[in-house]
Amino acid sequence: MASLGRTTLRTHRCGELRATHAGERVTLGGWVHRRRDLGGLIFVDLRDREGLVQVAFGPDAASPEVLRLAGGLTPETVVIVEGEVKRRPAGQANPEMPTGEVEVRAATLRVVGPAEVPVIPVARGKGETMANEDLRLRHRHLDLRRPELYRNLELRHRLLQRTRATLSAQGFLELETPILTKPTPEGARDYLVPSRVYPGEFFALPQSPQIYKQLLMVSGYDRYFQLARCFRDEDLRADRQPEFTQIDIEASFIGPEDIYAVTEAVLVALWAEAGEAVTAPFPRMPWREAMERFGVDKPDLRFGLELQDLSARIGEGSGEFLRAAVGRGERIHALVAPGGAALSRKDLDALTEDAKTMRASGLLWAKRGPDGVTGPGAKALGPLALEALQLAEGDLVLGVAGTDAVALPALGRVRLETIRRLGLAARTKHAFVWIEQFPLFERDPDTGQFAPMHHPFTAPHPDDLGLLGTAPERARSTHYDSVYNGTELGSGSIRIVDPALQQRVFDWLGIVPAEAERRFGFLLEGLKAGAPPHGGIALGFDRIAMLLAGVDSIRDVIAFPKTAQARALFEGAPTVVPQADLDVLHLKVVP
RNA sequence: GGGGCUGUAGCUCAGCUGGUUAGAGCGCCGGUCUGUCACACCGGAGGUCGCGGGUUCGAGCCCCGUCAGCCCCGCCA
Repeated sequence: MASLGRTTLRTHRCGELRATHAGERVTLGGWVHRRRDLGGLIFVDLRDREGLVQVAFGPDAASPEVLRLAGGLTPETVVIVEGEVKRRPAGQANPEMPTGEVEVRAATLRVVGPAEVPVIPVARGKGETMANEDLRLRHRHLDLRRPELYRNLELRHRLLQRTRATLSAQGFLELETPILTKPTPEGARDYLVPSRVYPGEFFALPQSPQIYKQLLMVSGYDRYFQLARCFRDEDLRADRQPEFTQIDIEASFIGPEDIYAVTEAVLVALWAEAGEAVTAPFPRMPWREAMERFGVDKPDLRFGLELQDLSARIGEGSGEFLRAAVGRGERIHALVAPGGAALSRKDLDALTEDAKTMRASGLLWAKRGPDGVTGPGAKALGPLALEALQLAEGDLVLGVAGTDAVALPALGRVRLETIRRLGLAARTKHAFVWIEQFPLFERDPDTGQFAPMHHPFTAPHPDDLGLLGTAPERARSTHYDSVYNGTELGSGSIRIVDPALQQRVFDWLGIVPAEAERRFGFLLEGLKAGAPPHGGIALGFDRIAMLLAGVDSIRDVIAFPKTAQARALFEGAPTVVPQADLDVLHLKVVP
């Protein structure tokens, strides 16, 4: 069978050769990964995107001229080699290489792409560390030659194709929406693009195709998806880039269950593509429950260590400050870490710092040892609370007092750090969960102003429509999140289609009709034109690729990523531009 | 916007309490070597200690500022 890698200049890719190719004459093109020069015999590991193969240069097959040339090959030089695939001599196979049973006995050698000595190494031996990431990003053309990145980006490709195939098979249309769009001054900061034709006017790059996809529903394209590039000018994290790809889905005449089913089909397919068998449907959990039990809206259900409310057990014999907190209406939450008594004072100090970065006033802790419960938290919690915890010997209890808005997330963070520090084993490998019934609004802690928890087009929960007039802060929404192993994969909702309801929501958000018209007029007009019930979801594709590639940084699944400060080190962007270019755009830079 | 960590040879790092000529491994250059696969062995070259200022008899080390990278909080409808 002809190789998929066959071209006019080569017959195979390096990494595809196997024992079945023995006896074939092949021509390979690749990069010199490493050279081992034994004098009379020279081995070159030749690399391409498929992998490595050992090329042997010896006097039996190669001329003295070829041997001399091979002896001078430097790393990362591109060569074209022609020779015979042979099984390696007995005992010389390399079981660590997929191509390790064979080697190519080179007859001819042509240097087609000489290379300077690379500033960062591409080939890396066992136990050798990589260059620092800033150097790897600056010389990304070299870093991208690493087998790990070939593997990651090939996986990314397959995930993209699998997404398309899965959604197409369910009748979804892949429709593209504009990259040059209208600025939307709420939400994330926009990347702006100045208009040359209209002085002083700007496009924005889309934060997401949200409004466009809703308009497609209005227009009857009842199943839409897009592998959408999105842009947000916000500060970054290990799993956030200023430009990213989301699997954007929207459908009409649906309820949440329909979106769950489609999403589950996509995720099951993507996990299968990565060799992981997972099953749908995924469990559901109300947002309130996730916060109460795990202290986050994206709980990692692979582990226990659930939060407990000890407030009712604070009283006689408890510390004064805890009793005062309860008296103020605050709550005391705690979690028990089995075997957590093994944590050192240093670990506990670090956990306390974690709680404090989440704005908790401190972290209570106590250990149950052979001689009873010890530690500063023991006295503070008091006998009733300790009794309720039912500590076994070796257990650690960690507690935080405060308002739910502070104490729950703080203890949630402590929970994850405790799991990490104890190296606790996961109960399951894959823990998907849908989080639903989010609050419709959240209050800005400073101004008291309502803000949408998701976005202003999220429909209220049908059971809570009555609350909109009486207690909007208690109203739940149709917003749902897809969560996997403590990571948010994506979020979505059923959208508001009733213009009057939409205006009521805007009212609560402090958006007057004129402002709504200015910002979202084209959507509101659409809703008045006959809008079907619709909703959808957006899944963070890069994050999914990161998880399935088993890497810790989103930058490892993106060919040309930006740094945490939103710079492109490889291209050197952003950059200053000549004044003449600014003049054309009617721009002046104010220092 | 805030906090933490990092920056010394091409790469990864060490460099003690501020003290003479800043080290190691890998890589690179030269040499030996026919079964290596992080080849081995012999020899050699290679430094703006991120940058700027300060303290000091003396700074890689201390102080201030600044730049860059990573991580976190805020932020990310």
